[in-house]
Order: sequence, then C-alpha cells, then structure tokens
Amino acid sequence: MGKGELTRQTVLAAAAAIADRIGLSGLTIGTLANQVEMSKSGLFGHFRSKEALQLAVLAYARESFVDAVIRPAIAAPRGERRVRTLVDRWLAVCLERQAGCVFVSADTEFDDQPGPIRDQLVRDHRDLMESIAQMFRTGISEGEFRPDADPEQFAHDLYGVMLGFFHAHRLMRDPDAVGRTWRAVDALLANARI
Amino acid sequence: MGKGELTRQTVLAAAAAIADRIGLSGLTIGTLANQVEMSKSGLFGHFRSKEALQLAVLAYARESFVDAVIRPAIAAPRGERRVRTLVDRWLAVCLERQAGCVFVSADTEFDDQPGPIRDQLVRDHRDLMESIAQMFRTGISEGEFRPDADPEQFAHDLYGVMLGFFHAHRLMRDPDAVGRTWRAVDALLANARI
DNA sequence: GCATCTTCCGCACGATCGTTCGGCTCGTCA
DNA sequence: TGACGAGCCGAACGATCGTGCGGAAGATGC
Repeated sequence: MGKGELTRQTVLAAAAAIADRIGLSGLTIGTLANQVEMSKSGLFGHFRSKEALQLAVLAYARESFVDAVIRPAIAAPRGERRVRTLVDRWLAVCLERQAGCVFVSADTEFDDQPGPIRDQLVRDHRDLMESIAQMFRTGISEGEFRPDADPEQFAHDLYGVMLGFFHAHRLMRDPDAVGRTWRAVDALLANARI
Repeated sequence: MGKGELTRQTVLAAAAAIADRIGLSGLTIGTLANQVEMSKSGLFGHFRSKEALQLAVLAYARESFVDAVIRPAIAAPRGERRVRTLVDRWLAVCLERQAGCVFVSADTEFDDQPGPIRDQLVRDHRDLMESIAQMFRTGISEGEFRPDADPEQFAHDLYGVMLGFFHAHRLMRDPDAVGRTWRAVDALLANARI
C-alpha cells in the first residue's frame, strides 16, 4: 500500500468516525482536515469533490459493517441463531464505538435529495434487506420458521426494531435500549416460529 | 393577531415545510427568507437567533402533530381502535403533505449535539411515548389488552414501526410502505390482545 | 394629525464552505 | 546525478452562513 492509499485510509477512518456523530452532510472538509492534521487542499486532493469523499465514506462504512455484523452472522448456524447473531453484532458495534450509525443519519438527510449519494444509500439498504430476508428464508427451509411467513416483511420489521434502538440509545440515552430491542426481536421471532 | 405575529406564523409554516424535507439544520435563513420573499434581516428580526428559530419551528411542528394526530386519536374509542386511529392519522399526515417528519430527521441530527434543541427533542419524544403508553393502559383497563403487557415497551415498539415506515416511504419509496406498517401494527396488537 | 413604535429593508461584517492553483519536498528510477 | 511524479501545503477564489446596524416605510395610539 503506497503512502497515498495509506493516508487515504486514515482520512476515511476519521471521516467515518465524524460522520457517525455529526452526519454525512455535517462532515466538513475543514474539520476533517483539522482532525487528521492535514491541510484542506492536501486532503482534498485525495478525493476530487466532497461528494466523492462522502461516497468513499459510505463505502468504508459499508465494508466495516459487513465485516463486523454480516460476516459473523453468516458464520453462525442457520435459522434463529443466525438472526440473533446478526442483532447481537449490530448492537455491539453500536455500543463499543460510542457513536451512531452513518447510514441511519444519512438516510434521513438524503431521502429528499436526489443524486448519487441517495442512490447508493438505496442500493445499500436494498442489499441489507435482501441479506436479512435470505437469512430468514434459510430459517424456513431449516424448519425453524413458518413457511407462510414473509421474509421481506421480517426484514422490514427487524430494521424498524433497530431504528427504534438507535433512537432510544442515541437520543433518549435509554439505559434499557438493548433490553427493549431484544424483547422486540424476541416477539418478532416468536411470531415467525413454527 | 398583529402584523408581526401574522408574518411570524407565515414564516414558521414555510420553515416547517422546508425542515420536513431538508432537516432542521439544513434549514437556512437565506433560503427561508427567499421562500417567503423577505429579506434575511427582516426575517431574522422575528427570531433573535437561528437556534430560537429552530425551537420555534419545533414548537410549531409539535402543535401541528398534536392537532392532526394526537387529538383525533383521543377522540376515538378507547383501546385498540384508539391506537389504530393514532397510526392512521400519523400515516395520513405524512402521506398528504409529501414530506418527511421534522422530528425524525432532527432526532438523528441532534442526538450527539447537546443544547436546548436536543433537550426539547427529548422532552417531545418523552411526551409522545407517555401518550402512547397511556392509550395502551386504558386499553388494558378496558379489557382489550393483556394486563401483564408493558405499555412503555408497546410505545417503544410502535415508534420503531413508524420509523420503519418513514424509512421505507421516504428513502426507499416503497409503494407497500403503508401495507407493511399496518401488518407490523397488526402483529403488535395481536401480541397485546387478551 | 402628529408622534411613536413596529416592521422590514439594504448593506456590511467576519467566518466558513467547497474548490483551484502554483510550488515545495520528497522517494524512485534511469 | 538529474529528471520526474506523487504527496502535501499556503494562499486565494466566490459563495453562503448567521448576525448586527441605521434608516425608511407603515401601522398605531393620542
């Protein structure tokens, strides 16, 4: 990895950390350059526009999410335990780095602003929903979930539960946010069980 | 109502409409002044800071929400029908004005930025949760819901379902967002019924 | 009908935004 | 050793941000 790519990774890590807290449009090149102790122009040279930087941050966050949440879930046994591993890693990744989720904030920031960033957010979420639905489908074929259950509806509902978690945890600082989330997931799974 | 208060209301209505789409921090005095065809300084005079403007927008949105969603629900018969009226009005108010919800976006924008705006958002959400929990409690005393059900958990879960709706509707433009939401609410109510 | 007070404007301020440009400092290779 | 390209910087750009000031209009009270 050349020196350019190295600092690029450093910048992206710092940018993702800022975007987790301030949001993707609140992320400014000045503050980011200040954070990594570089000049604005030196940093800017690595990306050729702010939009490209934002897209790079999204790609970075996506890879982090897949590594920390999706892959451990896929490594877990099929069916309910896989879904529970997914939620467990998802909650853990939000708790350990004391920050929100870039995607959750970016989704509300860009849902009314057409462009490549919005398009990417839509693609990412579609992929996530498809991953969850697929986990649910293997749970059906394993005989753990009811065959007449709707995998897409399950994915939608599970994501709603996670949105509720982020809200309770980040805004309300609810000390029982994790507990409430697990109770909601329990109910979702109980309704899906055979 | 004097002339000052009149234009103030006009400004607030336009500001709320903008904040619904762009968010509360994306709402800028320049664009707002341009929208209502006033000068920046003329508009600025009605509020004495941007933060005061944002708080006023939140108050305006809160009153609108109470009028359009909470009050119709309270006017409905106790128990499950009241909860369903709440959801119905909530969905309707988001569908008719083709826009998002100020609170949903503001919650993720300000969840990491301490100050009076965040404090107000926390208060507003606490009030909303208390209203929903209270509706659920009267449902229990009416004998419609299980006495051992947790009203606060129900409020939390219902809000998660609504967050899922906003996400599916605004970002994903899911044509079945309303359908998915009702199925999720049905499941929530089915689990709560006696 | 005049004095007063509110409402609103034009103008300007310092700060910060994203972005461009020219040049300096290196490591790399011929 | 000398040319070269990559990486980074300082300075500056036009635009826009939130915010003040001084003064016109217009409404209001006597």
